[in-house]
Amino acid sequence: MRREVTLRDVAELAGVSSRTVSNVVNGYANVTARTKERVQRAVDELGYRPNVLARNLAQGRSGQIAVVVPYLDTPYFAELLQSVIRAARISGYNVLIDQTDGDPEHERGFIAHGSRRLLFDGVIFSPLGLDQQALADRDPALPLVILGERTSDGTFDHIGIDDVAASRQATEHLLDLGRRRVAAIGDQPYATGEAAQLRTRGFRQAHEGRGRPVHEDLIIGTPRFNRPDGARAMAHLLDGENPPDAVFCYSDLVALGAIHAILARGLRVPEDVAVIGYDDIEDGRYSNPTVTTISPDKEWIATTAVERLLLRIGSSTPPPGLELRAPHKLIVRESTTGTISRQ
Amino acid sequence: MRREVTLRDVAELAGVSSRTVSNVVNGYANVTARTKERVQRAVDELGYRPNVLARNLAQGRSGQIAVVVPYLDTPYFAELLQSVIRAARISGYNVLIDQTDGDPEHERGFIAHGSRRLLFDGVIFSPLGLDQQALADRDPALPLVILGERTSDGTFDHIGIDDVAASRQATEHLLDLGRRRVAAIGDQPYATGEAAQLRTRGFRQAHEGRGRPVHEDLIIGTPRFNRPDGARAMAHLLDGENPPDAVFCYSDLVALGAIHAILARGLRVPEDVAVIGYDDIEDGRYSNPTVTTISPDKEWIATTAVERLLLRIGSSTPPPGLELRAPHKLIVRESTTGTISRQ
DNA sequence: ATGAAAGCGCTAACAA
DNA sequence: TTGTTAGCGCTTTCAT
Repeated sequence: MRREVTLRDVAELAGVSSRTVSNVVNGYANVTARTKERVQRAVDELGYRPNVLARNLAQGRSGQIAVVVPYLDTPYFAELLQSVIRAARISGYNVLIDQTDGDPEHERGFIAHGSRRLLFDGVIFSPLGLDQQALADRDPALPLVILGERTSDGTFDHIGIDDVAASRQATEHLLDLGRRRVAAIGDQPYATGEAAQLRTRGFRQAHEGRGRPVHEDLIIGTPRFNRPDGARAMAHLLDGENPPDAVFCYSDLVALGAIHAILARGLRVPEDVAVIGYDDIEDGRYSNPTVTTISPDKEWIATTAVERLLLRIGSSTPPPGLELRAPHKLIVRESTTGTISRQ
Repeated sequence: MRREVTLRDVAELAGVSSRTVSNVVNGYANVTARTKERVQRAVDELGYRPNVLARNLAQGRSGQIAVVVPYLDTPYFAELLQSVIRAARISGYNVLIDQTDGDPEHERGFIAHGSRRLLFDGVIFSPLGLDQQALADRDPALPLVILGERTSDGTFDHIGIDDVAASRQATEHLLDLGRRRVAAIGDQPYATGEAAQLRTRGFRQAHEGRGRPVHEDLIIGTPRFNRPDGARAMAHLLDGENPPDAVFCYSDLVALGAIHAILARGLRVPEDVAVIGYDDIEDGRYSNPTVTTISPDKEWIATTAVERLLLRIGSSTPPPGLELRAPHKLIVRESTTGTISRQ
């Protein structure tokens, strides 16, 4: 294979120094129109294209950001990633994606001072297996933006919706429909289950606010927020002594699984059991019945995450870590109000 | 910020040359147990970690592969990517992901001899906007594996299922249920629609094989294979003079959209219209009704793609381009046979 | 505005 | 088995 065309080759042909070629290629100032044109011609003639690897080494940066999520095939993340990639591309960044399966070791590897560290200039991270403590114990020089429920300790930005408020709102919606035995599927009463716990808190607040008792036996935990877990939990509830007449699910996938389980028993949604989800993924807009849900502004989350991360990457002195609240809203569909609301 | 620990620092402390340290760090042979240990101690003491960027430049490779798909939020791709990432990681490769939105220019940029070229050592590519010709016109040195329907020209590997056979099988299933007016949603009668055309061919073959006439007015094109397009096409069919009693959809998303449209009119699935999809995404296993579908072996596709790509990357003389057929099977669910088959 | 030259940190060909 | 050293191709400080 013949040698690649280098900057020096171009410089030689154009009769200038490599410094000047570099200036032209990178669009820096201080180049006469004449030299610029001469260089440009040489570039075209030789078919020169810069070697990214060399540039990376010289600059000490990779031009990549990493986005680390627990599961890629979760529609919520897939939809979010889509927007992140777009936003990053606009700023000239490539996106390295990895999924961790929620494995703490794997997650740690991404924020630790490891050998992969230089592969990306910053990380947008949605942790699942790492608690607050493990998060704090990381490469302090790594620009980091956290998605989901972890509180910022001031050294990174955190972006999420107000989970407590959103969950309260969701639960109130069910209570206001006159439902009396409202269940919750998705609680995770352990260190890494912060997000779930916030939702459970909102669930309780709604009951308090409406002066209704919380049915503790109707709060069900699930290891993950996916369809199978949702179906399993719902089946369990329906097998119980006093099955619920409404369910607040901690994700739309859980809701879809739950609905599947309800219908499988010949019961109706929402007549027998009303179901509300969380995330507003596209599935819920086309399912039968369509799913009432809490809709976070994913576009806002994605663009803000990229924006904040690039700002961090570009700053010599790290900006203070912010707590950012993304907008959200309740979207009412058939799974709580029936076909009446069909548009 | 204090200087990073380099290979030389380690060498100095251990009293050996940097060459030896490099050998130890990379696990090469030819190192005495004693020197090895001495070096290792120095590494630990200084907290040395290799600079990937420098290594990349020196080796002329990036240790990354790119996976390029049209849409990240399509469950089929999300599920596939999941397996690709796992397989790549096992071999020590990072995965750079990008979506092209099917934009031909963008797609070309990934296989062209551009400046990003060195960012990845090879590409797994699912083209949408590029036809066969545009594919051939690329950086010949780029190791490439193509997914989906494009025939290999011998310079890259191509992996896909037998679309014609699978589509024939799907259509036969509908005909064998006694359906007479079988529609097809998803045809794309233009250069970049090869995959769709193969499916249409299988659709026709099934009719021929069963001695039934094809209803040309029931073959509907869609720009994309997503829920909205499926719903729209189905609505169009139902508005027609002779609505179908069965539909072969070119993806599960199309099927889910179609089912949505059918139910929205108060019709029943499968009693009034039987629906079959393609891809076997998780959505179809939990939807109501569950979706009969063609299930390609995604794990096989992903691991084979990575395997073939790495083989290409590792070969000085490129191996011949293979046509690889992934296994597939028909999975019968409620959308064609009703709740009878419910398990 | 442009040139000369010293790195960036690692790998690997060549020697010893 | 280990050391020496010349790159890899670009960026960037310091001169001019």
